[in-house]
Amino acid sequence: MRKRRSLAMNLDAVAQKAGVSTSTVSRVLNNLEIVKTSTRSRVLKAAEELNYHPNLHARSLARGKSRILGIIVSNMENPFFLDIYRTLESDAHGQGLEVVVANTDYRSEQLLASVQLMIGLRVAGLAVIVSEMEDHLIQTVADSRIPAAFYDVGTPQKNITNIRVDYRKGIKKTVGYLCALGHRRMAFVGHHSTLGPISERRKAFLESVHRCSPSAEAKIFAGPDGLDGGRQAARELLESDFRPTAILCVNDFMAVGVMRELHEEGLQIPKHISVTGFDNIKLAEFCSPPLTTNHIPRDQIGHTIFDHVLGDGREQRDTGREIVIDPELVVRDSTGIAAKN
Amino acid sequence: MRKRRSLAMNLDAVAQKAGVSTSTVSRVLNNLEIVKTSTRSRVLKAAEELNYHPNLHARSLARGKSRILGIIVSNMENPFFLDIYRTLESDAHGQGLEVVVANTDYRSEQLLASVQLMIGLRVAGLAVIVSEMEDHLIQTVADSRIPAAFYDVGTPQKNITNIRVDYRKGIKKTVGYLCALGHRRMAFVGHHSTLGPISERRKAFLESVHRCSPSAEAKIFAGPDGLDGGRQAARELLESDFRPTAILCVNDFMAVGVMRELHEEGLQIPKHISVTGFDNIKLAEFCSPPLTTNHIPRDQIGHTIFDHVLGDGREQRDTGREIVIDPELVVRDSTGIAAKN
DNA sequence: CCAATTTCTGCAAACGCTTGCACGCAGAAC
DNA sequence: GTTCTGCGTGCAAGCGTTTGCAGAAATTGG
Repeated sequence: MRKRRSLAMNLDAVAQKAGVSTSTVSRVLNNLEIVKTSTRSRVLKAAEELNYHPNLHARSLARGKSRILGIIVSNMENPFFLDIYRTLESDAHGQGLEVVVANTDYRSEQLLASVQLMIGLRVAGLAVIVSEMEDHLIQTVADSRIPAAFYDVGTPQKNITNIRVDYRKGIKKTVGYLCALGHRRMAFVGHHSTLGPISERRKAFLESVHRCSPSAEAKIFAGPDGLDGGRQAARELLESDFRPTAILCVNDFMAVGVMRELHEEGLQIPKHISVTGFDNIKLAEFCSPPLTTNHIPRDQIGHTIFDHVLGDGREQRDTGREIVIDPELVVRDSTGIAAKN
Repeated sequence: MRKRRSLAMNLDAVAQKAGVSTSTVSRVLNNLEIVKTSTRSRVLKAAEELNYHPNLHARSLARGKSRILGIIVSNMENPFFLDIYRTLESDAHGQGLEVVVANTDYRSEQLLASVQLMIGLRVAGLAVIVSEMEDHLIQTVADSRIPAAFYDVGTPQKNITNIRVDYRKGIKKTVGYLCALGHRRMAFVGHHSTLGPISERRKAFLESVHRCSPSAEAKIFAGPDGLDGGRQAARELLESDFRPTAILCVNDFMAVGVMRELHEEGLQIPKHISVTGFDNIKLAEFCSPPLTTNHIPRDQIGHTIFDHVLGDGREQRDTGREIVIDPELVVRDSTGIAAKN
């Protein structure tokens, strides 16, 4: 005896109990039609009685593939990512696929571990929803030959499908809207991973403000992603000598944190200062005041990713390299006419 | 040739390239010390060059167990559950375990599928964070012999470890606090799965209100869990003829929804009406007004579960059956003196 | 230089499942 | 009563690892 097995819950046990061979049991459990009805029910009964659950590892190994969709997310706490995750999950379940998620918390070591995990699991498809990823890791995924799609990965890469949001367009629109309301001093609040050296968003913001009026002022602040991060960035802003009449936030989650801090400092929104966000998460309707924001269709993103990885769009996987999604401005009560100086 | 393999990325390939046997490669990859340094580096180099990633299914199969913590959650959207999940995840990673999550969305068919998945994966341990679970499913988990812990599963069961919060105590305290502020008409807002026939919370609420004053009035409302559900319950309340001066919500997430609806109907909090929640999620500090709530230590819950499943507390797994956690009232700005009629 | 250790490596079985192939056996056709 | 179908089942190989055991190689002591 090489090893003590805790419970002998395997095909063999069921086969013996039902008086058939393992092949037959396997066929019954996989709904192959070739099995006689009487044998079939006998097997089913035996499996039931033995409380048998097929070993998914063995199954994947034998089949040479798994029925698992892998999802890597940078920040599950942010409802934006959570929504994408949930869409993916529901699509996957719709196709009878299981889902394995890994959370990276924006930590690159966790990202690496997550990628290894997914490859090790030989997932049938992989969705990567992290804001930033080193090129060599992207390459690792590509080399693994696992059908994959990325959301908004920093630099566009040769061989991969990348879904991204045109933040530039959204920022332009938002700044334009604020400009029309008379705002001439605006701040941008980002989180750390939106601030890489090549940050398109930062540039778009500065350009847009300048286009509003050459004399308009712009400044950029940042904190970690999340409610606290937003609050922290707002505090920095308040402690600086910059007094904007409007603040653009890189996402709604941070915007809520920003609004809280402003509120506690006695600033009224939008009377004293306007605030906008991105994403249009559920919370944007529920905070006070409801947030003016840029709607980004998470469900569309999720469906698109799924389609390119495991769905019907699979065939064009190798052709469609980059899919761009446009945000749409949703005006609520957190923005108004610029306060006079 | 029986089957076309996409990529021959297995131990054999590495072994051949390094000119050793698969056993040696295995030993290197598992950091067994018996390997000579020179061979070791040769193997490592080969693995690197071939872009090799061990097949986790094969590994689990051979080892007869996996290094995976399974987590089943009813509603990832609710920050309360999310926090527990994150604590578990971080504990697991701390021990080099991977994590697989399944979301049930309060749907029992999903719960069943999730349980099957976890058993099929032969997870090393299982945490079940769903508010309600049928007895036979609990039994299935118990029969699987997988170390498991449940959070607040409806009926206490013979053979399992159950961590639960003493909502009764929290509700008593909250009602007492409101009573002292002069409230005599209170509503309770729950979600559907807190309303089973044996609902301890509902009873605790009614009793507590009665204890406050025999003539005090109490009524119960409900919606689905979540922001929208809270709003929906609040709308029902507003459309009824019941005019409470305070509303206790079963969790903060719903409370935020409730507050939003009240606000839009022109009711001021806490001037016209007081609102309380449970959980003390991050958002409770960030909403307007900040929410008076009952703190429930998610991290403690998470750590406790992990400990009982896979951590050091493992030894007592079969002894400690029920662990009770007390909530603690946190007073913020959403509660005040009862409005006079 | 040989024997006795000790260190390192390879062989092969096992993990639990899937699946191509072949075979048994019933009924149909002749 | 043969031969021919073809359905239903079993055999056994293979999926990619781990690991006990035994044997090879290196080291040591005498």
